[in-house]
Amino acid sequence: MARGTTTEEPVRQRLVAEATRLFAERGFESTSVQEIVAAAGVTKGAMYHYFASKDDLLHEIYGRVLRMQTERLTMFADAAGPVAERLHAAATDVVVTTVDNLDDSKVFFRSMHQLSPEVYKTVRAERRRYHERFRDLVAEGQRAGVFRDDIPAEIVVGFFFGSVHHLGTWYHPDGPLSGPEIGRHFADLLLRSLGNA
Amino acid sequence: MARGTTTEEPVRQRLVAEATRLFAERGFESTSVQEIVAAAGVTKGAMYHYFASKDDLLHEIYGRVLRMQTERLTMFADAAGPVAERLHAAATDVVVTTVDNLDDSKVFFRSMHQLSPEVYKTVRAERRRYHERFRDLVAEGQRAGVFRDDIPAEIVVGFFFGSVHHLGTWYHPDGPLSGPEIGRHFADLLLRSLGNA
DNA sequence: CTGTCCTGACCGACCAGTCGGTACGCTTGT
DNA sequence: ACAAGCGTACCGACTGGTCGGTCAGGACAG
Repeated sequence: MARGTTTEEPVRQRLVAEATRLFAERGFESTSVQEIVAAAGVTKGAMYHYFASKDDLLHEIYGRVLRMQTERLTMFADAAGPVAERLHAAATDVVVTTVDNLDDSKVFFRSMHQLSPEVYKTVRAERRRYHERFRDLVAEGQRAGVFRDDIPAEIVVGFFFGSVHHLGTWYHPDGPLSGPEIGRHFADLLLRSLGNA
Repeated sequence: MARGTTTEEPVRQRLVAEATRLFAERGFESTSVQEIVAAAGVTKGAMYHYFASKDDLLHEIYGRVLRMQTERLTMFADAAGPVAERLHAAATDVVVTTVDNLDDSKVFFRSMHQLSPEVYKTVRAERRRYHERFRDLVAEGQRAGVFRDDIPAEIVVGFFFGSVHHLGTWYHPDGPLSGPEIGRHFADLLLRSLGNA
């Protein structure tokens, strides 16, 4: 650990955390490597010891978010119980975790196009798999006759995730609504728009 | 008109058009002024003759989009007829115009934070007024008992416009669905999630 | 002595914006 | 009729500064 500088948290994690915060605040292109390392209390050399490039740092952020969301969705989708309940739970959860990690969400949808072409493709593919898993849940309910099927499941998923991704532009933690409240409302809206009753 | 160069379209309009295309493709910060003027077939001097700065060019794009959308919403909202029909028509229209101007939409939600603080505030305020007009339409239906009122109109509007703004990330004009088709589906989803029947 | 972690000066590329100058048509005085 | 004067449109080399990334080496643990 070389010289005991300031914090106990490992340098690598501090760099990712500060980068996330700054990218969310100013955007990827408007944040210099110098600002990131200054915020983390190290120098450029340290950053380039752990990451190959500024892009690599961004890639790390995407990887973390995708891993977590995919894991959680799988958990909810593969649970027992009626499909409507599983979908409602999964929808609520994605909203709550998005609100709990708003900075990640802001970076995700604002800076995706700054990734290098290959990394961009990888991220898109993983994101696509995630959407497909969600879509299958909707389609399952449609086949079972629980959901209306006059609107393609693909559209429904695009509609719902658009709403979720945009939370970063208007949701404020100090506002009148908590994450779980927003989650319940969003899940209600989704389920209701699919409702057959 | 000075020297007859190449195209007939005025230089100013060509600059805005090419800037929109490039900003949508690469993002504001990753597009150099040099690239914009090269695409428009002029030089930097010409651009700085018409615009005060690169930011000013971005501002112009926002102004154009906001003016058009506000105007159209007012038209649909102030029309005659039941509130459910007016809301459906307005919702369909905003989707169709978004799809018809996808580049504008991409620039809008990806590069907003690159505007100077004052301009940013102005744009946010105008955007806010737009949302409020839409929210009032929802609230009107709720008061009239046509829409369910157990979810705040504010949330419903945030939900719907999230979906619309995110069209830019996944809608493709060559895909299987046309703008009006997406518009109808989106408006159906909105109305259905508000449905009382 | 060796590998890991980290420093900070430095480099070449690039970028937004500037500025002195040019081309050309419209107005005005004679 | 004509030239002088002027304003608008545009050119493109240049500048001051910033940025991502490099590198030679120092400090410390095992």
